[in-house]
Amino acid sequence: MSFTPRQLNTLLSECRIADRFKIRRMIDRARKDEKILAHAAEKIDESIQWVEKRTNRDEIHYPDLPISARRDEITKAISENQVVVLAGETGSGKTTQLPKICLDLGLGCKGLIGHTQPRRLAARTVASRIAEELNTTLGDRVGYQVRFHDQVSDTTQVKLMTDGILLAETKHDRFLEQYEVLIIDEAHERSLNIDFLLGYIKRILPKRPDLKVIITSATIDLERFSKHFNDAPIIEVSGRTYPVDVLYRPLHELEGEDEKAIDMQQGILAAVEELLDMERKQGRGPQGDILIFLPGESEIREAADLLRKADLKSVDVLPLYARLSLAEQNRVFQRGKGSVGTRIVLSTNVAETSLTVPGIKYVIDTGLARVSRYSYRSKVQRLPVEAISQASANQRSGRCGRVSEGTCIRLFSEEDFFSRPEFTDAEIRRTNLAAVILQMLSLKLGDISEFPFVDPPDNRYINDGFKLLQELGAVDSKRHITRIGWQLSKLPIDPRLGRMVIEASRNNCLREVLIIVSALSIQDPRERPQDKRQASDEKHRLYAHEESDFLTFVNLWDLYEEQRQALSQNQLRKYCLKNFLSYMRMREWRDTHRQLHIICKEIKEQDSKFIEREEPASYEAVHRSLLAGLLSHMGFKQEGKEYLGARNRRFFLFPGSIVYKKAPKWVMAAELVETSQLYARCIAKVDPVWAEKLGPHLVKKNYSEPHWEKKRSEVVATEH
DNA sequence: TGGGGATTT
Repeated sequence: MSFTPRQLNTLLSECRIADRFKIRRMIDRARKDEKILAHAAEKIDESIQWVEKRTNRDEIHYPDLPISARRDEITKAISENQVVVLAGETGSGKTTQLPKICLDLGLGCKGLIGHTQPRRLAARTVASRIAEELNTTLGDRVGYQVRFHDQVSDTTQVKLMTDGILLAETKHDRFLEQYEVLIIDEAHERSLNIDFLLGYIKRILPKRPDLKVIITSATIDLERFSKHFNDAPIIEVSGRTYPVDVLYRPLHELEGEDEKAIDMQQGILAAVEELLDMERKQGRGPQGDILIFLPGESEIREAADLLRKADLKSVDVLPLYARLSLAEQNRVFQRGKGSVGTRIVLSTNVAETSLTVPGIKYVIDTGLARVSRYSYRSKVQRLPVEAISQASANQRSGRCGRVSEGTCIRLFSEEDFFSRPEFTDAEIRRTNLAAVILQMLSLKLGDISEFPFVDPPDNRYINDGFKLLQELGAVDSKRHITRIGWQLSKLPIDPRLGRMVIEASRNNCLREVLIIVSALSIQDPRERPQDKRQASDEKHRLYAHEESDFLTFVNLWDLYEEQRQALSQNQLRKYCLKNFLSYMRMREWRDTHRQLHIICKEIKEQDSKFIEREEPASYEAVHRSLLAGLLSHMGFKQEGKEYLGARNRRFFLFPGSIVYKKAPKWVMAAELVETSQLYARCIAKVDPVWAEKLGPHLVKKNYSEPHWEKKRSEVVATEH
């Protein structure tokens, strides 16, 4: 049998999307060579079989959810438009039912239905819920991929993943041809990943007319998404929620002429009493639990003390924040057998997005949150306590309307509420952009100021990001990516950390630095429960290094490896418990380390200077390598506890560090974050000469590089 | 003497 190129080309539309380009090129190049055309025909046949194998005609059932009633309308919008914006609050069923609606449309055969979530846990749980509703096992028709876990097979039609995974895939699948549909969920969270993806997708749409995109969001700033995608239609689905009564109880009360201020803590207590009173008057007994939003750990602790001391009958006070151990967090999610009264959960922003506290009937909102903001002027990351946006306050109050009618007390006035910004600033507007810029350079996305971001970052932030990349040697003075830059872009870690790895390969201390860098890119595995601070500190001191928080990580790693090889998994868990270590985070540390190790081997194959040796390295070799990523985080001791750093920054050592007591003359820090003061966290004693040795190729070229004048023995920052 | 929350080829 022989085929004409034209016959073959018409068959292409039946093929798997990811195969089409390759086969089309084969046909074009074949001209009339029958052998090649026959080969192309074979490939087409294989591809069509792949599609048919996935075509499933099982009837899909929809549970009774608000979105199910709107199925026809949604189906129509998806078939008629390339991009659809779907808004719906929690309980609308959008996350679980949308992929099923796509399947019903016959999508998911010629390519995957890709569905992104901001968090790994969500990707996994959503995947198993959809698999269950489709009566299939996880990894078959419905799969998921998150960092370290891949449960996707040849038969997978719906793939749940974190948005970070999809972003990473753009590196080897430029036009995301694996996918027939992309669902970007929780777009309103506007994380760096989501904003980058929304820009990237907008760019590839003209080249992928067969791709369907659905942006889903809470009912927040919908027109913005619609406008970004050429006025894509918006469909709003109601959530299954109950009305929430919002009461304003400002801390500043006007009494005649005088303004009387109440302390936030007293305001919280008064609000709790008001809610409990209300229940008592209704005489129906406890109706549900109270969730209180506060900005941080210290405020939570203070409020917890106050509420426990107050004479409240049968209440259970439970703090909730991310640094809490799993056991402590579980108290919030599992109601103990003996508990009968009202639970009062005191929480940071974790409960606004990442976690759902069950059984909440009342919310008390201080209207405050700690927000990370990077200042391009002082080149410092800050964590100020700020008034939250209207959208954020509404998200918080929405947390009490999920089981029945709820009541939310806001500890600020209605006037205050309406004077606040409508939406929370997107992360891209308040963060250092070095990592984003490096990714864009390695993807060859062209001029960053031309990239179609939903919220384009300020030019000053872009310039500042380039400056850091220059300091790291990742770009040259013309802003072109260097060899180091290419290597950094392969490492899934912060560019500063990546720079340490590259330097370490040249200083023969990759073993130590890989351990350190993987520790720095996860959450600290050491636990410090509030009621066992002394006990945990004692255990943590066992492997502490007196001059370096970094080498403390290496000591812990070595100690743990010994235990891990000697003990069973169960014994290892007990070991963690006894030594105040988080078993999960220790595993995360090892997984990260393994991943980085594999990538280093790949880099080594292309770079003969990249050396890996197993002998223990010296203090100097390790810290010189770390310093390559932390040049602007050095400091020289001043009077008292103060240090002078680059750009005349004055900072203090974080008191939790072992190095704090020694207070060495010269230090470097993994992080400088301004809270009540500018604190250096994760620190080590260094010799300033190391920076000079490292410096020559960096120091002179750079804008604000600190250099060290020995005679004056002080840090001088230069600006050209 | 003290710091919100996520994520990655």
